[in-house]
Amino acid sequence: MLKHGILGLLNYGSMTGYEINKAFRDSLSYFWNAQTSQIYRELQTLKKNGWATDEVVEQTGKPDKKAFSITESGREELNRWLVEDNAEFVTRLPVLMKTFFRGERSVDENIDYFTKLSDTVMAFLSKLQNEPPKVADYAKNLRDPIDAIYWKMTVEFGAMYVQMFLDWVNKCKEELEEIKNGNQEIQNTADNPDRF
Amino acid sequence: MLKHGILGLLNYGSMTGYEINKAFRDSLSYFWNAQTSQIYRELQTLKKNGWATDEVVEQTGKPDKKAFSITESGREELNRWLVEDNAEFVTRLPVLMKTFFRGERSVDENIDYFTKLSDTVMAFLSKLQNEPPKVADYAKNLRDPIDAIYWKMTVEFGAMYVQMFLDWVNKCKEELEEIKNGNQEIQNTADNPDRF
DNA sequence: TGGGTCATGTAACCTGTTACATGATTAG
DNA sequence: CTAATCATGTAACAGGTTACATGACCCA
Repeated sequence: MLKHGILGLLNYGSMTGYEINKAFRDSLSYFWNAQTSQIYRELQTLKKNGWATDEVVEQTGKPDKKAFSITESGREELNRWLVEDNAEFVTRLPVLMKTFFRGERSVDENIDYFTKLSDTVMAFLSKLQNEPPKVADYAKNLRDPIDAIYWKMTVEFGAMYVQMFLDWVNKCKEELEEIKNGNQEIQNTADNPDRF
Repeated sequence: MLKHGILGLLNYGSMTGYEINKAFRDSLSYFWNAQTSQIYRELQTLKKNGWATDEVVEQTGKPDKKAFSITESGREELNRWLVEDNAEFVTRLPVLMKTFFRGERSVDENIDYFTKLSDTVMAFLSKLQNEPPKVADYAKNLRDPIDAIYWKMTVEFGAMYVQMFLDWVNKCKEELEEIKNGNQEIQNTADNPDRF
């Protein structure tokens, strides 16, 4: 999977592992966290598959770097992947797994759990709003302005997702607070489990 | 990760691999897809770690089964995991990676891409609305009614997520349709990349 | 006799994470 | 002198996917 992300970046132009790493952090982190070590490993795989070539570039005042370029075969692979249909939109979410089993802990502790989560998400949201995504910088110097449309879509997804997540967390928290304040919802739910 | 999900289920009562598999499909599929083979493998790991024990149960009219039970040490591990803080709410989403690089394909093809996605998500949504999640069935015969609150939260997350996803897909599709109809947005975005 | 459900797995592979490892240059 | 940035990796392990493999019973 990461392979195709790297291939997609190389398709915009030659890049070093270091630059790819930065691109992931700056622009793709809304939906993909790439480990530096994995990036360097996948670059070797791309080369082995004939999807990319590398070239050492000597620099003055900086360490040498290794620039990777996509090959014709790599471009074909990228397109094969883009066209292949595969509409998975549900992924593994550890945070939901932990929520599912929270009946094992006390209501008070779980209120804390959601409060902490809410704080984390809010911090993320305000960071999003204060420092706009760096994809914009890339938009300037790349071949085709149409690319920016799709980049913007993923950023938009990030914003919508985070907002929805925050709404959900707050809703959960409120529900627990109601239960704590002696509301009868627990019993009702137990009596009529079909309601959800 | 799956380990803890299985541990959480065993904590409700003894279960076989087959039953755990069904539970994942019925109730945890909103945020976790577990492979049958992985479930059986992880059960062996739980046993090896002393977190669960197994017992062969002979049945008449059905094949023998192997019931797994959580141990005290397994319950400790479950609680250690539940308490450990870890607030990752962003995960890898292949569908977003594919969207990011869609500049490589034509606008028309990408309209198709979002149309297909939208159909898939709508089908999922209507399935959700027509056949309510089976977690309800489990709610009846399990020890503590409070558990159902947390199960309901994850189902609620699923509903909110799918709805948000659908909104996003439709928004993307509309944006592309506007571009197709000669709207100037592409140029504007290219001139003022800071706008997003 | 054919499809569905019950029931359990192995092997190989691919993908991702964590920990470790090194070293140059530049700006303050 | 020290922190930040530039730059590239390896090794071991953990977690997840795909393909394969088997067989009983029940109902129509």
